[in-house]
Amino acid sequence: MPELPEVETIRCDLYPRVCGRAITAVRITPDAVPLVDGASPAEFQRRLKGRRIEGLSRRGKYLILHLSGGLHLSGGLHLIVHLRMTGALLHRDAAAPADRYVRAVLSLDDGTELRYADLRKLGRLRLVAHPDEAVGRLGPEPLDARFTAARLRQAIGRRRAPIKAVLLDQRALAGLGNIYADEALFAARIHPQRRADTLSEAENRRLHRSIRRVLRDALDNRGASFRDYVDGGGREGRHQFHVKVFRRTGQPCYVCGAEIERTKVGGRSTHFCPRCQPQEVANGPT
DNA sequence: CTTATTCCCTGATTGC
DNA sequence: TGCAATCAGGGAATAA
Repeated sequence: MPELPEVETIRCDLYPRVCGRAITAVRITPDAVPLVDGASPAEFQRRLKGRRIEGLSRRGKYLILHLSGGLHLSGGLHLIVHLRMTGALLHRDAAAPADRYVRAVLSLDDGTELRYADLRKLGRLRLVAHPDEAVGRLGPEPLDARFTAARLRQAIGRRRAPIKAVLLDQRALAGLGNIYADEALFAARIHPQRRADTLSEAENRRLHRSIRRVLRDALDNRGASFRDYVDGGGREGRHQFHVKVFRRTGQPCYVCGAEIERTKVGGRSTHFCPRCQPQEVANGPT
């Protein structure tokens, strides 16, 4: 499940390989129709062919390919890719062995290709004139220098939902998914069910630091491959070996030895340490 | 504005 | 051992 660290790893892999390349051909398999948002596959192909990839950026969990106008193509265009659960964007030689579940292929002018693979077909490919059409409503980037503890407090606002639900809300904060929401709350020693608007100033600061630390560490490990995630070269990440609570139900907490528990918050499976992340706020000043 | 629920999709896992 | 039901979860859509 690609979240911010996974998508950023893919972006770093692909950036030097695809920037400057022109798209010479586009192929979309018939079963990929629902993946192509807002345009027919034929229209999608026609609008992409001949464009040059001028840049590759990331916003939250979205990858953005910045495309040029070709010789007789006018106006900027952006290909927005969201991998959702099982999407992958693979850069391969055109002659490389087939990958499973490939739904779309962009052939490039150096004999390589970008393959979009997606087992469950939950991902989305979308062409827009301005990236904000797709990512304009996203909250702040947690690894941006401008993301301070005050900005986190602002993102939480007066929301009364469980803090984990707010962390998963991309309009509050961009890029966290189920893995890193659980990991950040554990690192901050905050129960996932805590009502978001009741966090103390100290808890808010801990959560801010924890979110950034957890995402940084995951990025250093090239993302977490629990099931389907692979990077831009088809390789797995290593961060699944470093998580503290995610999918560790029944195993001992590395900090206190208590059994990691699993519940549901906002319809998502949620993992936490009942001793390190107590439901009740401790009495007294901290 | 808020929060909760359903749906999409298919391979892996669980239950009987 | 087999087969059906359930689970996984990001985000859009919908309901309240």
